[in-house]
Amino acid sequence: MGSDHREGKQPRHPLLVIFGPTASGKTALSLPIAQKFDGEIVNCDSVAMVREFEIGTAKPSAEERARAPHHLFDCVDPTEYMTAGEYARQARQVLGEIRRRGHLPIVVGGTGLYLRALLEGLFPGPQRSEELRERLRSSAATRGPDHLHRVLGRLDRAAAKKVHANDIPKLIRAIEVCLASRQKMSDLWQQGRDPLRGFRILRIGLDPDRAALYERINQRAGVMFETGLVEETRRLVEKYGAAARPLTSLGYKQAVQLLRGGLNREQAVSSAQQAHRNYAKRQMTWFRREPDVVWLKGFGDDSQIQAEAVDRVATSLPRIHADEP
RNA sequence: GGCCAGGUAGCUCAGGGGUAGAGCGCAGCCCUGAAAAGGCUGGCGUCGGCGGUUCAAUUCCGUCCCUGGCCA
Repeated sequence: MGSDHREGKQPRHPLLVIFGPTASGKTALSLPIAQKFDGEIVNCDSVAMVREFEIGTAKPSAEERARAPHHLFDCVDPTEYMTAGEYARQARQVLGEIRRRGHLPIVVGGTGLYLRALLEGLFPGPQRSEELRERLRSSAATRGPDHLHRVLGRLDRAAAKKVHANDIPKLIRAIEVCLASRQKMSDLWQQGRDPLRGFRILRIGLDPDRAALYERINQRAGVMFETGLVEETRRLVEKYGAAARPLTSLGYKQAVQLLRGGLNREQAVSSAQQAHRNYAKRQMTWFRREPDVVWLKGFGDDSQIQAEAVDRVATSLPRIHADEP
């Protein structure tokens, strides 16, 4: 009976993943599916994990969360930070628990790196070191823009070829990996990733018309300002100051600029809208590379799209469940 | 009506006798523990219209139109 489970001892459990650009209706799509298939939602939006960041993150409301169990929302303190590796660990644990309950895990979100870390894993690298990063950042500031790239070239020539000299965050990470592990990052890459095992994954991607999406983003970003984003930001600034890192994220960044007087309200709103649009575009570039995606060309709150999605899940579930005892 | 400053890429503007650039937008792409971050690539567009000077004008001259400011 278990003869075809040669890879793992556990039968493979279904896993639904819903992604798409910001404002494409991921939440709206996830709820009816969760209700129909005994699903539990697992968040994959980096900033939605942070407590007290509410209006700018478009987290599901209390009523929405009442419709199905939700996980990995509000699990990070505003002054802490999440990382892709930490996310993958936590999410995998949650996935295991949902499987034990016999429910359908539904990963929902738009943070491409976290999703990849969860599904495909990361290379076995060291965690980050704030002190080292601070040193690298300041030496980059004083010694010029090419400095970090030269440093990486000395530590790991192959890695330096893959990271552009202007891409400071990636240069810093690569140098950090080399120094902390005393190995070349390119060698660590050779060791491969640690992909998620034991699940059969169904990926549903939302791909709404670009112009309509931008329209919706503009609208939603405007509403965030109308419904208290600036006030929420003011409270966060007073309580945490710069220690709350997500204050630099979409919408919050512009609200901070407004509070400091660098932008007037109209400028802040349009700057936030712009930032959201740019982000949505980058998200789509990322998601297009995902393998085996069922693409739905519309918004997740569209009832036709929902019906289509339910249909796709329903038809793949029997096959998915075939492995179960 | 007069004077002045302008009319150059979707937007904001730089430039200048040999048919033109930047930033942003837009589009495509990259991404291995800050990722709602960061980075890469892509620019022929009647250089406001019409005349003139010139081997050659978007660049000089004239004229007209439009915009802004000042003066009547």
